[in-house]
Amino acid sequence: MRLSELRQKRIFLRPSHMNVTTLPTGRHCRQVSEVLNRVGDKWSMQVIVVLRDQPRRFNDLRRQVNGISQQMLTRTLKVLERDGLVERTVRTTSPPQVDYALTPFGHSLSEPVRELAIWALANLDTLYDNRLRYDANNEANDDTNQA
Amino acid sequence: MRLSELRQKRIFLRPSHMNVTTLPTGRHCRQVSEVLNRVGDKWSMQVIVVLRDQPRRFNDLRRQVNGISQQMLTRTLKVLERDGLVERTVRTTSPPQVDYALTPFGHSLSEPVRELAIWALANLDTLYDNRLRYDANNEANDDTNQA
DNA sequence: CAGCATCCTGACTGATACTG
DNA sequence: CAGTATCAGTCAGGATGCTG
Repeated sequence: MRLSELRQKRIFLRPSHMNVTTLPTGRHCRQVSEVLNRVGDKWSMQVIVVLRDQPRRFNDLRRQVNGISQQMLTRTLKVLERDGLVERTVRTTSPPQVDYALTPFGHSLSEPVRELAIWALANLDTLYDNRLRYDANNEANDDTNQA
Repeated sequence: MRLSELRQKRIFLRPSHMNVTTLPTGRHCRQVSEVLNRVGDKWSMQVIVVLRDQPRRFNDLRRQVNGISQQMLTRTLKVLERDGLVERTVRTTSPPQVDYALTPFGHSLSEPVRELAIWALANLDTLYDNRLRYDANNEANDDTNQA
């Protein structure tokens, strides 16, 4: 187990029926950061997105999520299951068979993630351009500094 | 420098003028993951949110972002600046003074992040409840297994 | 097929000391 | 004030081998 300790066992944050009309600031950020760290890791998002289409078995899932190791898929799925985002169904057939599917809770998360995904697809090239420009300027400055 | 290598110097992904009507799948995930990893680290989000209110100076910013070390604030700001999300303005006064502000690009990112933030605030308690229930079941199973 | 246990590398992060 | 440099600890993640 572990994986980021899997902690926060006893932590209850403020109730959800609060006003959320503006972008949260201050201590709210920690809660948002929590979710971002949760879904922002290397694999969770991809697993969620793949499962959004349809339930899948373990190795099927593994083939869909390109580059994931067997261990990390196991870990990721376990955490997602712990958080109630993914449901695990074991069929006791001759070769054991396990199905993974998004829960309604998981689907609800996939919506705001979708918003971010749209931003990403629309602006990632701009972001890379910015990096190139920044690096170009930096190298130029380095050159002039060395000259 | 470095910080996740600060690489991807030569990477050009597919153009942004693609159809984005459904939740992206497959290889698109990598791009989304890229953004999530970008904004999903421990501090970037909080810095963006704090700067969303108003521009701030270095130590002012540091006081707003609770718990961040001076080094990590420096690093985070540098990466955000590199990505064109934050603008750095140096005033050559007697004690040097540096202002940080969100660029329009940064503001555009803060919108989808806001969607996720709203989800987080509304559902984080559910998520923790799910964890508690999962852990409770697990411990119960452990007990029965040991008995 | 599905999953656990172990070892190992590297990235993130903090703490501390030092510079212009 | 606004950083840079260095040391050190923790942890995500990959690779491999083994179980039921």
